[in-house]
Amino acid sequence: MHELPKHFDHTSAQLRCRELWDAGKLWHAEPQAGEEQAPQPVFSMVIPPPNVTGALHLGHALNNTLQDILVRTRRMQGFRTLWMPGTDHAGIATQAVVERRLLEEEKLSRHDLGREKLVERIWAWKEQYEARILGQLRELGASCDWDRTRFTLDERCATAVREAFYRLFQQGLVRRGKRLVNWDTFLQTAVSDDEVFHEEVKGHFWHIRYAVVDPQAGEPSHVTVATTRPETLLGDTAVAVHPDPAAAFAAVEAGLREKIAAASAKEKPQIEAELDAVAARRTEMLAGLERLAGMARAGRTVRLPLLGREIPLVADEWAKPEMGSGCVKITPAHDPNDYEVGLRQRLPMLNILNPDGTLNPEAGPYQGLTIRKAREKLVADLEEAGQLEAVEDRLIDLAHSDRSKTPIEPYLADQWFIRMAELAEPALAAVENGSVKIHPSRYAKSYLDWLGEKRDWPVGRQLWWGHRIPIWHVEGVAAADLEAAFAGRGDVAWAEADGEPADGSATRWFVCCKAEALGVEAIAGRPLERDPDVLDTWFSSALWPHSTLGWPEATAELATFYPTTTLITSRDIITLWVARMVIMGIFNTGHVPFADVAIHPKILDRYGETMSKSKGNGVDPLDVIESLGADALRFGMASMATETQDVRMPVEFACPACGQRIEQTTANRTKPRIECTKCGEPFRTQWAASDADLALPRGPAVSERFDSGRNFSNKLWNATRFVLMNLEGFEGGCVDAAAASADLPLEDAWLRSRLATVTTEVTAAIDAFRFADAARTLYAFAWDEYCSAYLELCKSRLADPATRASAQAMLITGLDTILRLLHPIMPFVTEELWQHLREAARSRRMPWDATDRDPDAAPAESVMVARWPAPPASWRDTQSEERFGTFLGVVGAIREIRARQNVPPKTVVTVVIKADDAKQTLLAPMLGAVATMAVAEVVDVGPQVQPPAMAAKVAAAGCEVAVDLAGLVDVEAELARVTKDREKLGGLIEGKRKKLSNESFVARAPAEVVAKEREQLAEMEERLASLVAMAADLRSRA
RNA sequence: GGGCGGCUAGCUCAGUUGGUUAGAGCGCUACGUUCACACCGUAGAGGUCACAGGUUCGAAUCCUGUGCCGCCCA
Repeated sequence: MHELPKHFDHTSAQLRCRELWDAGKLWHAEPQAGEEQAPQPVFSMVIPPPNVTGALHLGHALNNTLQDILVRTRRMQGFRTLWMPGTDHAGIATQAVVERRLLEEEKLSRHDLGREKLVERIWAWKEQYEARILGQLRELGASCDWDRTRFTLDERCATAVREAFYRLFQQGLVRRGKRLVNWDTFLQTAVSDDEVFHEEVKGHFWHIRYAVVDPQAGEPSHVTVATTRPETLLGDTAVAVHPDPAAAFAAVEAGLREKIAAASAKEKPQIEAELDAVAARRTEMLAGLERLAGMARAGRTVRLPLLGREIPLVADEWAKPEMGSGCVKITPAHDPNDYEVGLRQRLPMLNILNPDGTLNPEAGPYQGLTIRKAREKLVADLEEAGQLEAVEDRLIDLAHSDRSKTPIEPYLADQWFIRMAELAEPALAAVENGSVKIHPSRYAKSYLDWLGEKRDWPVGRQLWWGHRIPIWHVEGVAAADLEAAFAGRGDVAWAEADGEPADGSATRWFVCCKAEALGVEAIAGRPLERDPDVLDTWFSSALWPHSTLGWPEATAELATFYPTTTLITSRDIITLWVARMVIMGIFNTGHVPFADVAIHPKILDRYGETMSKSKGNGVDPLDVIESLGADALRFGMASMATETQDVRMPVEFACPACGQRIEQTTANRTKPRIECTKCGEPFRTQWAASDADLALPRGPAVSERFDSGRNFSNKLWNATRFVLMNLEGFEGGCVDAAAASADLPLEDAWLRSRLATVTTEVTAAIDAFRFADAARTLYAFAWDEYCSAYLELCKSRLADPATRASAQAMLITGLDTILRLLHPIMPFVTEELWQHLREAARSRRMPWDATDRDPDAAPAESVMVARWPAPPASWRDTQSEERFGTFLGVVGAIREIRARQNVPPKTVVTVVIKADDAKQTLLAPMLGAVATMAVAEVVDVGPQVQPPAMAAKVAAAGCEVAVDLAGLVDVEAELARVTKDREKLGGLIEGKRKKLSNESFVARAPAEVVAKEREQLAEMEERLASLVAMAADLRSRA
C-alpha cells in the first residue's frame, strides 16, 4: 500500500517538480517545421519583462501567475505553446538605482566615473538582479521557455531597435524639436510624466511690481504679478492680461450661478459668498484691467525688475481676471502653461538654467547660483528695490522626480520625437475593428483616447544606460559629400537637420545607421559626432513581441509564433506599452502583435494604498512561497483576479518565534523592530539598520489571503492520500465512458455529470480570462463535492468487495480529472500527487487519453503534459444531479436535527422518511450512504410512513425527514426551533401572498414566474402547517 | 477640470441578460480529535446591498443625482 505523509511538504515538492520539468524541458517549444503535415494550433505569449531594478513584488507574482495559468492550460490542450521570458533594462529606473548606490557607498557621481565605467557598473547590477528575477519566476512555477530568455538590451534586441529606428528615420518619422520637459537636476535628464509625483509643500506667494515703460496719462505706473517662483522672472518674456476682462468676469459669474442653482442648501451660502466676492472684484478692478488690455493691444511694454529688460504686455486668456491682480508673468521656457502662451503669442523662450540646476549667463548677476540661492538673493534685492509688494504663505503642489526625489524643473530642451500622426492610425483601427481585443472592454477607451491625440512620442533620454540613438551629427558638408562617403551602403541614411536653431553658419545633417558601428569618422574633413542620447526604454519594449522572436530576420520562430496570441498585463501601462507595441508591431511586421490583451487588477494594502518598498507595506512573494508554498500564492492570486475591483490585501507580520500574525498598520509598518503581541519576542523588519536590530530574526510580511490556498493544497494532498490507501486490488483500466447513467450508482452518475460540467465551466472561465471563477469553481467542487460528498460515500463501497472495484475506478477518475484541471493554478501539488498516483495506479486510463495514446502506455510522465480533460457530453445528466441533491438534502436534514438536539457524534439515530414513490426509489439504494454520512439508521421510506410518537421533523428536498427522539429529546430546543421557523416562514408567506394578490404582478409578469411563486407559496404553506402541528405535539409533551 | 472603477456580513470579495429566502473564504459561537485531512469535520449567528430620487408588477442589478475611496489623463 502506498501511504503518503499527513501533510503536503511544499518546499521539497517544489524542488522535485522543477527538476522534473527542467529535465524534460517540458516548457520548451520548437517552431513548426516547414514540412510538417498537419500544423498544430499555436499559442504564444511574451512576458511583460520585469525591470532589472530590483526583485519581483506581488504585482509581478499576480501577473505571472495568470500568464502561467493560461500557458499551462493551452499546453495541456495540445497547443504548440511558447511563453517567451525576459527582463527589461528599464533605462532611468535602473541607472538611478545604481547612481544612488554609487553616491551612498562610494560618494561618487556618474561624472566621476564616466560613461563607460558607469554602464559597466549597471551591467553588473543587471546580471545580479536578472538572475534573481528569473530565479523568482521559477520559484513561482512559471513555465516559460527558459532556453529563449531575452533582455531588452541584448544583441538581438539591439539589432531590432536599430533596424526599427532606421526605418522610422528613412520614412521621415523621426524629428528633432524643442520641448518643455520635466528636468531632473540631480540625474540631469528629462523624466517622463509618469515618473513624476506631486507633493504639497509650504511655500510663499510673492507679489512683484513691474514698472510700465513710459506710462501715459491715466495709465498705471506699474503692474503687479504674483508668483510662487520669483527666480523665474529672470526668464520672463511677457506679462499677460486677459483680452476681454468683462466677458471673463461674466463667464465666471454665470458659472457660479449655475452651481448655486444645482447646489444643496448647505453649500449655497458658500458659493453665494464666492459670487459676491467676484462681483466686488469686478466693480473694483474691471476698469483697470480693461485699460491694461487696451495697452496690450497697443503694444505697450513693461520693465523687468532687477534686470531692466523691456518685455511686452500681451493679451492672452491664460490671465485670469478673477485671480490675484489679474495679470500674470510669462516664463515660456520654465512653465508648461506659460510655454503654451509663448507659442500662441510667439514670444521668445528664454532658458535660464544649466542642466545641473544652476543659473546660466541669461540670469545676469545671478549666474552660477542654485535656484534656491538665487531665489533668496532675488527676493532680497526686490525688497531693497521696493518692488516687492506683498508675501503670502501658501501650500504649493510641487512636482518631484520619482527617481531622485528632488524637485522637477520644467526645462526647454532639444528632444528626439517619433511622429505619431500616421503611425497611430492603424493602431487605432486595430482596436476599433477588433483585431486587437482588450479585456475587460472598458479599457479600450483609455487606449483609444490616448492614441487619438496622436501626440508625438519623445524618445530621447539624456542617460547612459540604454540603446544609444543610432544618429550621428555632422555639419558644413554638402549632400554630395554624404553620398560619396556612404556610397553602396544600404545601412545608412541621412537628412538635413531640423529643429536646431539655424544660425546661418553651415548645413547640419543627421546621419542614421542601423549597423552597430558607422565606420566613418569624418566626411570632407568634418567630424561625425554620435548623438549622446539613449532611447526611451519603452522603445525597445515596443518591439518585444517580434524582436524576441528574431525580427528583422525571417526566423522560423517569427513565422510560427508571431503574431502572439495573448498579452496579460496591468492597466497602468496600456498606453505606455500596449499601444506602442501595436504601433511598432504593425510598422515593422505589418501585423498586430497579439490578438487579445487581458488586463488584471492592482494589488493594494488594507488601506487601499499601492504597495511599495518605500512605504514598507509590501509583501515579498518569496516570503509567501517559503511559508505557505507557491501553490498557495498562486491560488490566492488566481482567486483575487476578478474583473472589476482592485485587490485589497491586509498585510501581516509573521512572528518568527511563535508564528503569531501581527496586523501591519500605518503605525508599525515603518518600524525597524516589532515585538510579538503573543510571545513578546522581538523581530526585525526591512527597516532594521542598527546592529542590535539586524541580529534579530526577520519577521516576514505575509497575508492571510493565501491561507485558503495552503489549506486547499493540503486538502488535495489528503484526498489523494485517502485514494492511495484504498487502491489495493485496483485492476486499472478506464471507467466505462459509454455506460448509461441509469446503470450506475447514483453517486457515480452524479460525479460524472459534475466532472463534465465543471470541466466545461473551468475551461470557459480560463478562455475568458475569468481566472477567479476558475479557481473558485475548482475549490468548491474539489472540496465540497469530491471530498465532502463523493469520498465519504465511497467509504462504505470500498468496504464491500462487490462494489469496491467500481468505487476505485470512479474515485480515480475524479481525482485524476481534478489534478489536471487544477494543475495550471497549482502546478506543484498537482504534479507531486500526479507522480504518486502514476506509480500507484499505472494502469489507469481516462477516456480522453485513449484516443491518441498507446492503450498500454502509462499515464503522462508529468501532469504538465497530460491531456486537458474532455469528458463525453453524455456524462452530463441533470436528473442525476437533481436526485443527488435530494439525497444531500436528506443527509443535511438529519445532521441539522442531530446538532440541534446535541446528539453525541457516534450515537446512531433512527430515521423515517416520508417521500413519494419516485424519491423512495432513488433513496432506497442510498440508505447505506445516509447511514455513513449522517450516522443514522433509516428504518422506513415511503409515501405512507408514520413518524414515531416523539420525533423531530424537517422538510427537505420534498421529503419529510423525521428523527426518532425517544430517549434523546430536548423538547425546549425543539420548540424554540419550531417557533423561530414559524415566524420566519410566516413572514415569507405573507410577502408571497401579497405579491400574488397584486393583480398587476399576475397580469404582467411572465407566466412561469407567477407559477413558480405559486408553487413556492404552496410549499411554504404546507411546511407551516406541519410546523404548527409539530409545535402542538411538542407542547402536549412538555 | 475630464474619464474610468469601487462602495454588498467584523475583514477580503462573488452575485452572468432585473424575478434566490442575497452567497463564499477568513474571523466569530457551539459541539467533535485512533478510523484521508484540526492546514479538519458538523451545525449556527451575522447584511434596510453607501445615500436620495426615478423607471418597473418586481431593483443589489437599469436611469439620474449626491457623498466617500481609488486609478488614469490634463
